[in-house]
Amino acid sequence: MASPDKQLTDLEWEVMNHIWELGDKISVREMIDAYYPDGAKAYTTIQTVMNTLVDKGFLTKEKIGLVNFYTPTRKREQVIHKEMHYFINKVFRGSMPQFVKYFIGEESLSEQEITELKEVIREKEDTLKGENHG
Amino acid sequence: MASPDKQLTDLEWEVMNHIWELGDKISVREMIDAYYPDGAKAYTTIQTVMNTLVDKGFLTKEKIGLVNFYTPTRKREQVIHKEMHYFINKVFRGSMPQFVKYFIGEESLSEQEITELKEVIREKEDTLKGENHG
DNA sequence: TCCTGCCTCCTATATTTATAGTAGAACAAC
DNA sequence: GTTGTTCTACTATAAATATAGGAGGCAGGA
Repeated sequence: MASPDKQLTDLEWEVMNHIWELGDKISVREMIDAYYPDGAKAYTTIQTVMNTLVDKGFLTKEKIGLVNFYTPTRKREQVIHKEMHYFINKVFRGSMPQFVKYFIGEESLSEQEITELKEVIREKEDTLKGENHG
Repeated sequence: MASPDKQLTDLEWEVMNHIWELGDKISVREMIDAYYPDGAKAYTTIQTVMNTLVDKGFLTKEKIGLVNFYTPTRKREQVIHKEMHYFINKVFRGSMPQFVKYFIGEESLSEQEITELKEVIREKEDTLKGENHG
């Protein structure tokens, strides 16, 4: 029995990403149709995963008529934030600076990615300046 | 039986980080003395983990006299690189830009940190240019 | 030479994960 | 009102994980 507030597994992440994309009140059927129409996963597999996510507290389940509809309880950003820190704890023993340094320095970024990175930083800077000035 | 080239689990990461720090040819005893002197983990637990890491191909085991000494087969950076991409695949569906965007955008970076970030990127760019021209 | 301590190797167990099958309820259709 | 469809709820299984115990080997000291 999955207890609340546990880590998400790979497949659970996959499903959560799907449901965040699809929106609220999604049924297993809708999930399957949207993401596994070719039967890559059995209906009951996805169903099981979604119910596990309810147990873990990431989804709520609401029965409308005969069918269960699932809704996320947390924002994606919130969950990512936690996962990111979990990751950094595991791999970098909690050192965020080491993480950033590694990421930029050691990671083999393409020129394309570097360009995008610079762009994002520029936006971020603008945002910060905007906040400071008004 | 752990097959080669699999993901590292949390505990395996912990042990790998320890051994990268301690250096080559580390025995279970040395690991325990350095990191679990208070018996937080049983000797055999660490031993099992280290042998699993041999099975997975992250360590080699060399018996000197009666005792096994373990040595990493891969550089930390290399393993981190793979793990990072695995993470990005899982959480951001493989979108590095989305990852960066999230990271820069949501994570509360100070102006100071952003400046440093820009500096590292500038250096990185220079390195790339150097490589391309030489 | 026999005991003691340390170490390896093998084995064990509970839990989690990925994956899916089956039974049964209910509705829709004829 | 019997039949088929669709969904839920429950159950099942193999693999992986975290954790550790026990048997037995060897080395060094009494």
